[in-house]
Amino acid sequence: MLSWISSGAFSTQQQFPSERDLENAFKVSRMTIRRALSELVEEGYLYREQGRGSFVARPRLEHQLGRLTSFTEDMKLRNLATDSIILNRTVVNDRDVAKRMGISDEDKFVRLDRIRLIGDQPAAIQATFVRHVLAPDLVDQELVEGSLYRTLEVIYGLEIGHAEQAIEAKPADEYEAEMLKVSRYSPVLALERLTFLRNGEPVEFVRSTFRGDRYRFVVALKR
Amino acid sequence: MLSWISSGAFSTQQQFPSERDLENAFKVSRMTIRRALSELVEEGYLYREQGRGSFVARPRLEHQLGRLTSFTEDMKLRNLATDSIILNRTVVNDRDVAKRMGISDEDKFVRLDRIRLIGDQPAAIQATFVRHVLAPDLVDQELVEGSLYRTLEVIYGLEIGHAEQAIEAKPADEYEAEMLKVSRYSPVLALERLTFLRNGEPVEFVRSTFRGDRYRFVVALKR
DNA sequence: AAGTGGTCTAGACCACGTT
DNA sequence: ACGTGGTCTAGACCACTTA
Repeated sequence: MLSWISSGAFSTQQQFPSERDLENAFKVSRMTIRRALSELVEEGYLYREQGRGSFVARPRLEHQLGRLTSFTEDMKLRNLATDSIILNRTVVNDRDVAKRMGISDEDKFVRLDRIRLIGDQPAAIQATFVRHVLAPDLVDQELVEGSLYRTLEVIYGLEIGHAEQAIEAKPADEYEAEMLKVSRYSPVLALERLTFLRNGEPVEFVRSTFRGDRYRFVVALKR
Repeated sequence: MLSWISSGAFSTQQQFPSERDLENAFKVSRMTIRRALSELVEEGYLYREQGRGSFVARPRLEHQLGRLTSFTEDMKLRNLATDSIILNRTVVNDRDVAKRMGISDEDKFVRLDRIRLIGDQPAAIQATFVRHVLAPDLVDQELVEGSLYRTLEVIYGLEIGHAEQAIEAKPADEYEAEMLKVSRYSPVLALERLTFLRNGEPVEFVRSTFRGDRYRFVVALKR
């Protein structure tokens, strides 16, 4: 509603109209103005100082703040051509993954093994485990826009909420070396991600291995 | 104000009192209730569905959502004893770093070289560049609680806003190998972080190298 | 139809910075 | 003293879900 003002011509470096001014200018109540301004602050376009006023922040970030994106979406953001080879789709049990999710050993997963390409070079291998109850026929489902997340959202109506992600550096093992076409022991990024629905239920666990020289993780943080 | 309700005894798995109920129960207006609820949603304790109600989410996260913490603060969170050896404090020019910050080549930095210990083992080496104009006598300033961020906040009144952080895996070079006591070419995490004040001005640039086997990055993301 | 969350209004008082 | 953002009130109407 108000976002236009800042995105557009207003990009000076300094003072922004006061809330009372905007209230008059836009003929809406002050609470509404404040909600809109809060969003702009949240997105990093403005900052406010009590008693002084609101100011336009210096423009920022190639990346959104602590935002969860899939590999596909991430690459699209950076305008990199991406492709993905599906090695396997199976329904499996996995005690390890079940434990990580805090669910029963009996629960099945749809396991998806993929190689991720940037351009036509392998950049990562990924093993994804989606809870079978939540996406029953995922094994033979075409992926929406090639993206698992989009598929979960569009086909299964699952609302993805948040994730916890851990990253570490380790030497490539034999399998990884072969798949990524790097020499053994060369540094790779090992990523584990546990994804939850909006209600806090776990949906997905991903184990990925990225080539150290082809991929870097960028993340925005706020204090 | 309201946070007690959820943090405390209310931790069932389901329905939360409606906004109208809470309004009566707490004798505050609905807008106030809604603001409080929004915070709880933001923090991941609740989720809401229009037309259905508010619900208690399954508890989450060892880590805060996309939060910026320093090494010291981070380790304190995880209850790990940490120490830090300061190798060097100098005032320098650095074209590279200046460029990354988008400021003039002429601007000086306070450069701080440190080795970070977990327990008594080296876990990382860090070179930190703080803009000299913003923290003039930082070179001979005692660090508040051993933390640079706390020092910037408390001594210099700088309000840290956000950061962009990139992580990649690479083989240790000769210097890193020696300092971290690992063999050459063993995998390490290279981290670069650019930190900004609330108004968007850059303050700090950090280049860190972490031992791959001693440190893993955990981050929470939301969709 | 009734109950839920989502949005908005038109005021009020407070805390803080600047003058 | 004045202008700023921060918080709150007591209502209203809308969109959506469930029965």
